Formats: sequence, structure tokens, C-alpha cells
Amino acid sequence: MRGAIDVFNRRGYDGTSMEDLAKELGVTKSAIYHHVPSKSHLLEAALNEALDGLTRVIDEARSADSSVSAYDRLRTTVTQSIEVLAAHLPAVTLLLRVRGNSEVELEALRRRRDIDAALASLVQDAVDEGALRADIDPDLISRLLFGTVNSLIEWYRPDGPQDAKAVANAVVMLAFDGLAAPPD
Amino acid sequence: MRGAIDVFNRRGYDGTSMEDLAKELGVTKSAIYHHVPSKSHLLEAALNEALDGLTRVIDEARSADSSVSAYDRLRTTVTQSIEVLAAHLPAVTLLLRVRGNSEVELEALRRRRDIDAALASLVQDAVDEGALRADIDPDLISRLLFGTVNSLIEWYRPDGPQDAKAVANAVVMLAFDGLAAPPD
DNA sequence: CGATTCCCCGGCCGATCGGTCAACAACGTA
DNA sequence: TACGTTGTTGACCGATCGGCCGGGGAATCG
Repeated sequence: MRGAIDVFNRRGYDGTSMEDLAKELGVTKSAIYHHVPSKSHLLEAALNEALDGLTRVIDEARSADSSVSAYDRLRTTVTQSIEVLAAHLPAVTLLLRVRGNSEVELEALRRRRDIDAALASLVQDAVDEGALRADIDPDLISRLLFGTVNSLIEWYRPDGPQDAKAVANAVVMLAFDGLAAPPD
Repeated sequence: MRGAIDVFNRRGYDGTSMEDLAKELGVTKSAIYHHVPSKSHLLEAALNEALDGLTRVIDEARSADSSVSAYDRLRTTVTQSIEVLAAHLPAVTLLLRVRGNSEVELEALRRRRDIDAALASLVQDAVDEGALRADIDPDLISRLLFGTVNSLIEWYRPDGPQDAKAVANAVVMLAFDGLAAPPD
């Protein structure tokens, strides 16, 4: 199961046949079908793992103590999103590559849209609060911000040189304070 | 050809059969094969279009007058990369989704690696110059910066509310100066 | 010990894959 | 009129797709 998702990520879901998958897992195709009813069930399980993790993050942000500023809630959400992405990297990777070619994928896209909307609303709150620059459209801010977060799947590896916390820190620094060297 | 790439992007290259493609283009499969030798040639043409555009951008940056700072060269490269991405959106989208499942895809990945290396070196120059913050690893900066740029393919549409120049501007502002509201 | 259950295999199914082919309609040229 | 060219068609190919099935160990339980 865990291994299956990795193979899907390496070759793409549509680009992986059950024969490929079996060969790479060192078993026969029939052995897979003994444990799993269908190829799409593997996909569905992975997508739900990712979506559940991300949903938990935004639920937490929404239920935060109202005394904490929208700006801080947003920073926390970005950090936690990256932690979920890192902890469930294969599942999140699969999720972000879904194209909507089947009912399973379409359902995942619907759930993702809801999450994106919640994130956009968080950004909007921070802008209303005056904590974020007002010369960029809030929707654009949201897309760039979480586009940056999501782009981590393209290269981040848990066994790489940087751990998730360091990466999350760097993303937050980049996004909120910028890359330009601070004046002395 | 142009239409084919759009279909590949909507359903994924592996997820699109030549029958699907023909149906969506309103012709028969045979008609396609009269003009195109194979499915992978369509992919190859698209990938080369994207790679040629991006290569041109980095060649330009490399051959820039040495009197212009690395920082300015980097900002220009980011802007121009976004303009290429916007002008060749379908081709670039396809490129960024390639998994390496065939020789055509592997060759594209090789060319992409070279481009990424050139971009990383540009970032390194700007860090050496002291123009970029030194408390984030330069390689990490490069990945985040161009990860942000590349994430545009997920939502940017030429006929959308923002034109490419506005988006490029927003990305540069976010990346170099940050999202936080500037102090009064 | 026998019976049951779990796990797995090779072989197979109909459907669909990328791609080919002979035939033909529409065309400008002579 | 006859002719080559260009674009298109539907039928078809072998290979591969996702998935199914009968049967055969190996372990567990009475």
C-alpha cells in the first residue's frame, strides 16, 4: 500500500499498470488483488489520507482562539500544511497531481477546492486585518503562497539534507519577509 | 497540435488515449496519424517548445552585461521565466508534469536539470553578492523561488483576470520583499 | 489427524491501447 | 477527361490494460 503509492508517484497513476506495480513490489498481480479490490481503491485511500491531514489543519485554524490574529493563524497554517505535506509526502504528492479522470479523482478535486477556499479566506482575513500588503490581490496572494507550499512535493524528501521544520521555516521567512537581504 | 497539448494537460499524457484525443478534436484517430507519426512525437514537440523558451531565458541571463548585478539578473530571469510560462502555458505545463516514463521524457528531464542548475547558480551569485538573505541555504532559496514560479501552471490562465506582467510583478514582490505589510 | 482459512500463483477474460492499412472523396493541374 | 496529391475514413492488428478464477501450499484450530 505504502509502496504502491510510491510507484504511482514515480511513474504517474495512469502511467503505472498493475503489472508494473506487482513487479516493482516483488509479487504477482493476483497477490495485490487479494488485498485490494481495485487499482482505484489504492488511489482513493491515498487521496483520503492526504485530504484528511490537510482538512485537519484548516479545521484547527478555523477553531483557533479568536484572540490570535489572522496573520498568526495564517503563518501557523502554512507551517502545519508543510508538516502534513512532509509527513504524508507520497499521498499529498498523488493528490496534487490528480487530473479528474475518474469519479474518485473528481471527488478528491471537490474536497481540495473546499480546502483551497478555506485557505483563501484565511489570507483574506489577514489582509483585512492590515497585516499583509494590500497591493496584491488577496486571491493571488493565496495562490502564490500555497503554490509555493505545494511546490515542495517536487523536490522535498524526508531523508534529504533539510528536515520539515527547517523547510517550513524557510518558506515562512521567504513568503512573509522576502528573500532580499534585510538592511543592516 | 495545439489542441492536442491542451487535451494532454486536461487528462494527463498517459491518461489520454489517441481515441480520446481524436474524439475531442472532432476527427478520427487515423486522421491524426496522417499528420503525426506517433503519440510521443506530439509530446516531444511540446516539451521542446517549452524547453527552448526557458533555455533562451537563461542564456540571456548568462550573457548579460557584467555590470548588471546578479540580483537584478535574477529578478529579470524570474520575470522572463513567468512570461515564457504564460506565453507557452500548455507546453510548459506538460513539461513540468513529465515523469520520465519514456526516452522522450527522460531527455526532457535531462534538459530541465540543466536549466534548474543554471537558475540555482544565478541565485548563488546573488547570495554571494550579499543581495539575498544568507540565513537560508541558497539551494533551498532557488527551489522555493522557482517552485513558486512553476506553481503558476496550476491556476494561471491567459484569459483570466490578471495578465502575465501583473502576475510576474506579484511574484517578484512576494519573493523578494515578502507578503507582510511594509511598515508605514 | 482432518478441516478451515489465509495467501498466493499461473492463466485467462474482454476491453482498450498505440498504430497500420486499403479504400475513397475532393482537389488543382494538364 | 485523366491524374497525382492531400486528407480522411472504418476496419483491423498485436500488445497491453484492469481484473477474475481455479487451484495449490502453509499455517491455524478443533
